[in-house]
This record gives sequence, structure tokens and C-alpha cells, in this order.
Amino acid sequence: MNLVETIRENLIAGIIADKSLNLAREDCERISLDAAPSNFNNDLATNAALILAQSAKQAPLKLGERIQAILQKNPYIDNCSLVKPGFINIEISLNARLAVLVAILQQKHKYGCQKLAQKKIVNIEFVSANPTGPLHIGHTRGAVVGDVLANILEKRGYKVLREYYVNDRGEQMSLLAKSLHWRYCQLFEKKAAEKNNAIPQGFYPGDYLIVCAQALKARDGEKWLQKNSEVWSKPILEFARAYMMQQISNDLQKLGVDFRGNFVSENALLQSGKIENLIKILQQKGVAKLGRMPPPKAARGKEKTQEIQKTKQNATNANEAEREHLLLQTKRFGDNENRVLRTADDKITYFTSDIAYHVDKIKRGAELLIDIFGADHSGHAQRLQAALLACHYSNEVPAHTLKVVSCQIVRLMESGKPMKMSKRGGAFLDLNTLIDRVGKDAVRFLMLTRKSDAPLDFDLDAAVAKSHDNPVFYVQYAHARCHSVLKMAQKTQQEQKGGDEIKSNAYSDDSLAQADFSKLEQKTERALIRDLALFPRTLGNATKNLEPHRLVFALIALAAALHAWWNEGNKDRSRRIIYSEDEATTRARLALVRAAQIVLAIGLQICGVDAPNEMN
RNA sequence: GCGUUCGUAGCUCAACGGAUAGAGCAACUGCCUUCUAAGCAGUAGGUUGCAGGUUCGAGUCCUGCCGAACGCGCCA
Repeated sequence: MNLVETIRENLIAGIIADKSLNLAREDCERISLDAAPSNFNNDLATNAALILAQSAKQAPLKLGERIQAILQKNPYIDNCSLVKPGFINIEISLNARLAVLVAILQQKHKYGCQKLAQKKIVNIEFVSANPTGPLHIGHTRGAVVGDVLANILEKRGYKVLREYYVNDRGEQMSLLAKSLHWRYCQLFEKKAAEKNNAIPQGFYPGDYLIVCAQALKARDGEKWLQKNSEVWSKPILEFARAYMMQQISNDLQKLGVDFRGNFVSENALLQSGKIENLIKILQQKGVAKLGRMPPPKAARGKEKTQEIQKTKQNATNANEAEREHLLLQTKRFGDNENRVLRTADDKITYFTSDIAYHVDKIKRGAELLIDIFGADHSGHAQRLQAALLACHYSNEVPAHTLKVVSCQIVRLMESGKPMKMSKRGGAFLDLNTLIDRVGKDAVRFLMLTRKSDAPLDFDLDAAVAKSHDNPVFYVQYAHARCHSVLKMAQKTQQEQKGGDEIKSNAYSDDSLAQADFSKLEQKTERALIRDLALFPRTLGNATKNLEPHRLVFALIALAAALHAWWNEGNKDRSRRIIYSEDEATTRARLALVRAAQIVLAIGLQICGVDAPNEMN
């Protein structure tokens, strides 16, 4: 039972059935049913008359009268009023409120779920941080957004596969192996401390590599001290990979993110031959050809350009501009440059393996791909879309299966000031430390308090504050209050009944579902019920737009509605939830509290945040 | 220079193309003999960066400026 969706469907059916309007289902898609603005004394509002005016060739206010008549027939609606531009405000009936509360009390954690006729398979890829160091706050946002989005999609009837793509080959990994080997050799130097500052240019500088090197030494002793990198590079790279992935996996676990073992190795993909195979197909279809690349264009970052050119000169003596690479013709598919698939010296680029990975995800059955990217990957996302169009052109995959959610940067704040983040000094705050400091719940919830494509300030002090300006606390407190009053009610009930009554709970969910809901006529009570009724719609919107923050804002609003209602008991004893002089009213109010608690718990669970029974 | 994203109250931010643009913080005024005041109610605070356009209707879509972040490798 989803009240809002039921009313909407009923309305659309009524409109289509009215032959004189001559409207079809397609015309009705944009019809919405939302919370009515608070200045109107109503529950819901619809824009139907405004949306349909054009197709029906009638003025909104005139058409509104017909729609109003259709709505009036609905037993879930008491009154509706047509106002100014063409909105119709709706007052829902006692029946409707009863239906909402009973649905929640019966369905419990399944409230808000949607069953799709055919489960759509979604592959959601997130984090995918290079295994070259521990996760930090930048990765955390993507981790939480991806995980919660996956939870929401599961609620809404999708079959969701979470994946982490491990970039375990290429230049960065070689560099990691070299850095680790250097650290490892340092462990055997007598004057290690003095040399500690002289980390070779470009090597990974973090202290975590010292710990990693110690682990290597503990396992293998002096085995890799030799200079010949031919001997140590492979085993050390493998050790580093395994070590780092273990750390990352532990940190994710601590954050409550579980990939259920779906870590897909880039190296394994390469070994499988799938990448070469794709290249072959792209060549056959004529979208991959040999060609030269123009020099880098960055005009703004002159220094960076010079740096890149310098690196290249060091890397090879060949004249770069003259070499022919295998290029994907992404220009034909919306990119502003063609991109290198395989270099002249036969190296597969990151770009190529990522394309093959995405094609592979589709071939493994995914009907929709979602990538959660950091802001620094926005350029890559565009190229990837163009590349997938090229694959579509080559009959490899369907078009437009990839949706990219881009997460902007997170700034760590301390007492209102940005924290200095220096990777070089190894002093940056890693995820593990962050969770130790503010807790998993705060990290997760606060990461969702902005829409993903806006930058986020994460304030370490606000995260642990026990007040209204800390949304985690505010929502968890609302849940705890619900539990508190229900517990209190049961306690007084038992005392009155005098102990060992066999039927355990007079306030069980089933029992509360029988309450007399006509007792819930106060404005604050009706507002709360309305919010509960709109909850499934919030999940639907979050799904449609791939925006998990919508859920979080709805939870904050729900908590506010609960706190507001609760406080009315401060002024007027008869408005307390437990009102000893009126058992029927008490039961009805407890049913509402319980329903609110259930919905808060569902929302928190989706966010991966605890729903505590007590605050302490 | 090119691309992506952002620009909303003093601060931090909401608002599937909808109504009189909403919350929290900070400021001011009230509410505890309590089911948790770790909360609530109220006052004040706005030309949604600027200028055009699209339409019944624009903070939202389009174009051009201004400002900020990120990216622009044959790294990942």
C-alpha cells in the first residue's frame, strides 16, 4: 500500500476514462502528487490541471473542475479545492490516514519497497580507489553515496551488484612497488632515520608504506634486498596489492560498506584477453585506427604541461609527436579529441581497460551501469560515454546504459576552519582515523547531507555535536524518543495489569493497527501522517534522480515533524502521547509513534546508520 | 584557451519546470512539576551573481557575460 501512488494512479485512470477529455497515459506522466504548501491547510497537492491544460486544450482552471470531480470520488480524499494557477489541494480522508498507518504497522521494514514486474539488473561501481594507499575522506563520500544508492535501488525492486574496480596494473602500481621496495631496503639501513627525508622524487611518500614494508620483511626477511628489479618487481607488486586491498577492505567494512567480494581486477581482465578482443573488434569496425596525438594543450597550467613533457622526455628518447598510437575515434562520438587505446610501445592505457571493463559489465548481464566518480574524473566520464557510444556503434553494447554520478570534493573542517591536508607529510586524515574520531554513523549520514555534485564541508566538531545542527543526532534522537515513549507505555500498562498477564504486549503492532485513528485530528498529527505517506515517493524520487540526499532530507523533516508533535505535550498535558485519561487516544497516538519509528528506522537503515533506542 | 560542476538570507545549505523561494547556525522573544528541553514555538533576515531568451509558469531549461572549484597524459 502506497497511498500517494495509489491516489495518483487512480487519478490518472479517471482522467483517461473520461472520454470527453481525450487524454492518454503519455499525457499524464508529468502529473505529480506532493505535499501541499504549509500555508494551505491541506495534505497533498497536484499539478494535474496545469500539466494537462495544453493537451486537453482547456484553460487550467476549467479543466481543474473536471479533475476535481474525479478526485472527489476517491474514498481516500475528503475535500479538494482548486486554486489560482490551477493547482488542486487535497485533504485526505480518515480512511487514507488509517490505510497509511496500518500499512506501515503491517509491512514494517518493507514499507516503501517496490516490486518491479521484472527485476532490472543494475551494476553500481564505486570507490575503485587505486590500491596505492589507504582510503581517505575524498573516497569516503563516493563510498557512502554508492552504497546508499545501492540500498535505495534494492528497496525499489532492482537487482543490484556492487563492484569495486581494482586498478592493479600499470604505471601507478609499478611506482607503488618501487616505493615499497625502497622503504623495505630502508629497514635494513642503519642510518634509516636520517635518510627518511630523502624519499626519491615521485615515490609514494606515506608512512603507511613503512608498515607495509615491515610486514614484507616479517614474511620474507632479506629475500628482496638485491638491486635487480627483474627479480623483485613482480612479487613485491603482488604483496603491495594484497596488503593495500586488505587495508581498504577493512576500512570499508568499518564504514559499513560491503562489496560482498566483488572486487574486479584490472590485471585479471587483461589476462583474460577481453581487452585485446575488444580492441580487435573496434579496429574491425573502423572506430580504432593508428594515428598521431597532438601535444598536450593545457595552457593554463604551464608548469604542469612542462612537467608532463619533461617526464615524457625522460621516459623515452623517441620523438613523441612522430609515433603512431592506436586511437579510438571518440571525436566521432562527442569527445573533443581521439584517445589512445594502445601506445606505440604497446602499452594498454587505463582508458582502454576501463572501456573493456564497462563492456564486460554489460555482457555479464547488467542492464544499467552506474559509476560513482570523484570530481577529478569528470573528464574521464565524458570520454567513457563517448567510448561506449563507439562500442554501441560496433554492435557490442546497447546505447546509453551508463549513468555517472559525480561527487564533488569534501573539505575537512575543524572549528569552522579548513584543515590542511598534506599527503606529502603523511599527515592526512585517513578513513580509519576519521571513523575512530566521529563514528561510522556521523561519517555516513553527513556525507549524504549535500547533493553529490555540490562540494561538501565536513566539520569534525559538528559531527559529534549533540544538538539540532547535527542532523545525525537529530534524527537518531527522534527514533530514540519513539522507543522511549513506547517502552514507557508498556511499562505503565504492565503495572496496571498487575504483572504476569500472559498476552505479552497490549501495544503490539497488530494491536496498535486496530486503534481508533479518528483520534488523530491535530494539525501536527496529520502533518506527521502525511510525511509518512510521502516516504515511498521520496524513495522513488531518489531512485529516479540517483540522488540519495533526498532520503536524508526527508528523514530530517520527518524527525522535525515528530519533535514538533512531541513538544505539544509540554504545553498541554492532554496532548501528550500517553494520556492516561483517554486510553483510545493513547492507543492511536502510540500507533502513530510506532509508525514513525518504523519509517525512521527504515530510512536510517538504508543510510547504513544505526537507529538507537537510547541516546547516551 | 577548452570541458564539467557550482553561484539562493550574515554563515552552511534545501527546493522531480510549479503556488507567497524553505531549513539549520548566529541574533532577539517565549515554553521544563516532563513520555528524554540533546527538544519546541515565534520575530527578524531575499532583486536566487548579471543580462537576455524559451512558456500558462524559471532558482531550475537555452544563450552571453562575471566569479569559484575540479579536470584537460602516451598516469590511474
